[in-house]
Amino acid sequence: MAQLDRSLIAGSPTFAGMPPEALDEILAQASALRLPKGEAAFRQGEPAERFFLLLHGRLRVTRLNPQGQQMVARFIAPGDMFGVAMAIQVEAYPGTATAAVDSLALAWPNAVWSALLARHPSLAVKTMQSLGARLQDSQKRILDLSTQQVEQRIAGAVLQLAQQAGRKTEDGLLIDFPLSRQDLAEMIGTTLHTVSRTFSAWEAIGLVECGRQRVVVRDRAGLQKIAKKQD
Amino acid sequence: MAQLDRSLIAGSPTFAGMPPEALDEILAQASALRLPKGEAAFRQGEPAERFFLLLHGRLRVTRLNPQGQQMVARFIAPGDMFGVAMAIQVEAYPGTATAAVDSLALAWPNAVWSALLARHPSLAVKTMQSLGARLQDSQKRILDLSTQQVEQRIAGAVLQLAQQAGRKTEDGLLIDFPLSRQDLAEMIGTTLHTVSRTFSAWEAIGLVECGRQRVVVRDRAGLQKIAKKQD
DNA sequence: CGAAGTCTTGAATCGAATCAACGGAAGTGG
DNA sequence: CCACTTCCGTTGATTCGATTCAAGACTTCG
Repeated sequence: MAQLDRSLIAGSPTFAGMPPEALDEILAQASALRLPKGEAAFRQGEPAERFFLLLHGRLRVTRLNPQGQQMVARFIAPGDMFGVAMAIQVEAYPGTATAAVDSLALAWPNAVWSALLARHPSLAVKTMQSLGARLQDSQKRILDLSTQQVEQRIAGAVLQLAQQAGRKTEDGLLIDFPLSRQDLAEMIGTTLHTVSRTFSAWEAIGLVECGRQRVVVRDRAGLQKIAKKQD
Repeated sequence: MAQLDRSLIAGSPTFAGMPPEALDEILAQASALRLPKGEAAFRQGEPAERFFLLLHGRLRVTRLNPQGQQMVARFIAPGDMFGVAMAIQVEAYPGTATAAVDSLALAWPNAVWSALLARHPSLAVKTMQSLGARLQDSQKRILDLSTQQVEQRIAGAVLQLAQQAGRKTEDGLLIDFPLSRQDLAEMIGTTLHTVSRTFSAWEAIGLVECGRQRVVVRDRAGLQKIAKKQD
């Protein structure tokens, strides 16, 4: 296997602040996982035997309900841990993680998790905090789904994505990975048709600029106004 | 202050398995908090200065969005920790916890949290797991809100409440605390009118029996069928 | 008893889903 | 390089579930 440098994981909040020897030891147990666009790191329902850290690229996590309808649970950015089923005591992955672009991850067998927890108590605290952040985010999504109209939710989702994956361009803030109307629809619980119509309207008044799997935020303040509107 | 027995907290999963001396020490730093029905343990936005364990009763946690619309985030049962803002690194309580019935809780100042974490590493693991469970639950709610119809969501919520707070009676499974149509509506993102209509229909076919702030599940299998229906 | 809180039910309205058809871009393979 | 297929997006017409509006009944409580 290729040589892995400890700088790969030192930058992740989960491992930040650990002594170099510990990082090297952790790295020694990892294997690299190349994920070409469209490939899955794991699939919903599979026994959860490994956990991961994304080094490069972007993953989309989806969930299917028993009736076969799908939603997008979140996007994973470089530095994020994912598939940490051990931490939440589930035996099967609750969703499917697919590469939205060519990606690179590290993978550890689950057994490593317990050993790490025992050896590095700070890991539990860090994981707790990251779960807390995700919980906060989920609660906010629930509140939005319960109380906001579709247009407001689209605006909120676009703003959030722009914040977490925005790249400054001459035209505005480009969401830096392929994002289809369908993806967005599944993030906020609507249909691609409604997203498409909304984008057409927004484009006409200069709020965004968009194309095939591509979104550029041109007027952030304008979108924020929509996201918060109450009528 | 009244004498607190260690059995009060030993039953909570968070503290299970700790040595008796540790329990006594933890208890020594707690203060008891009586919450008559309708009173709040804390309110959304308040600086989070304490964390809690519910001993007896039931609390309803609500959230307001910036536009003033409210939702019910969860119900807290005896043995649950709540208001653990420290664990998720927020400075203000993200919701309001109100007693749905006369309740009794223990409260600790936040400073105790860090000390406990340092002294008892298992606490971080337990908290991590409980956050994980809540995260799972939130994700499921998001999936339901995104993909299920209102009637299915009502059925799901009623079944969940019956499971976590059901008391067997001659007529069926009574949800053991006052639960208004409005509460249910705010749990699943609909209006009290729709909940009321749905209950009327269900009552007519013998699925449930209900009255003022009162719900009895008579036909669990029937409700499950509705919750899972795809048409 | 009056007042506030809770629930029910009808009628009208509306937002968004569904149904449907088509246009265009990207990838595939000869 | 071009024909072919597949995927993604747009837009109109229609339908439908659920909200909103409205009025009244019942319960509980001070």
